[in-house]
Amino acid sequence: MPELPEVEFARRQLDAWMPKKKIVAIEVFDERILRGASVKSIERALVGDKVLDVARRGKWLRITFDHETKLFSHLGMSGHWIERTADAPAERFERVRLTVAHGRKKSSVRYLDMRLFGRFVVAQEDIPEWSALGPDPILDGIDPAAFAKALRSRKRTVKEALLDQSILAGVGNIYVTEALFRARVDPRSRTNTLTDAQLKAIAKGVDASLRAGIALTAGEELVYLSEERGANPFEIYGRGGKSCPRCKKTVLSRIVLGGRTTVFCPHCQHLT
DNA sequence: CTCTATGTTTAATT
DNA sequence: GAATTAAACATAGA
Repeated sequence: MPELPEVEFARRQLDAWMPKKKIVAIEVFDERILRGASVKSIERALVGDKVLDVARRGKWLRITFDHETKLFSHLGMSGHWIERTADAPAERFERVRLTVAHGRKKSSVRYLDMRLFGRFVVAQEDIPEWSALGPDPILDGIDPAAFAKALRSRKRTVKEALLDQSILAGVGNIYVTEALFRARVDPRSRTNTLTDAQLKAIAKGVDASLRAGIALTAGEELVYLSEERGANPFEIYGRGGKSCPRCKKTVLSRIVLGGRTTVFCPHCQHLT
């Protein structure tokens, strides 16, 4: 599920389900999600506390409680949140359940994660993983000067740089593919060779592809990554070997960059 | 059996 | 130090 648009979708869900409610129970069905922290410590920190708000930065979620406690949630590759009645049967891949109450009314907010790459951290302060994030393109926008400086400081491929969460927070493999297609920049281009016009186009492409992703997820359950997914809604992600939707005549290339499958149009996207 | 998958961290190598 | 690459985590589906 989770790049910035999908995590934003999760944030909106949690924001509808949790604020002003009190945590009355926490169940952890697979402790590996805690990465060594104990269930007891988390119970002690959160049970009885009231949810104040739910924030997102990049791909991280942060639920803030009264008494200054914070619960951080990263969805990894397959994490997502659902709401059920308090007594509904356990779901497949359910890893954590927060039972919340508003007066006498109870409900459960559940974290599901097939692959268990996600994680939970409870802390009193913002954790380093959260604080080290670069600007969030939707929350902060992309400052041209800072973006140019961050990219040109090293000479990785532009694809790898955009996947670096300290440069921009929230972009992952789907949206970097989409953004570079929109910007007409070859993902193999080195960051130190990009022109000002290309940097501007990349920033615009990131913003546009993320906003398109958020629009896709708005209101409805995600269709494209759920079990009964519909048609691929992306311009070129997942379309390697098919013809380019822009120039029509070129076959989209599929290579590996930074360990990730990368699709691009060798005709429309220029290598610098 | 093989290969792939929205992410991140860590080790090894150059 | 930086850059690069591979492996690791865990599980399913094609």
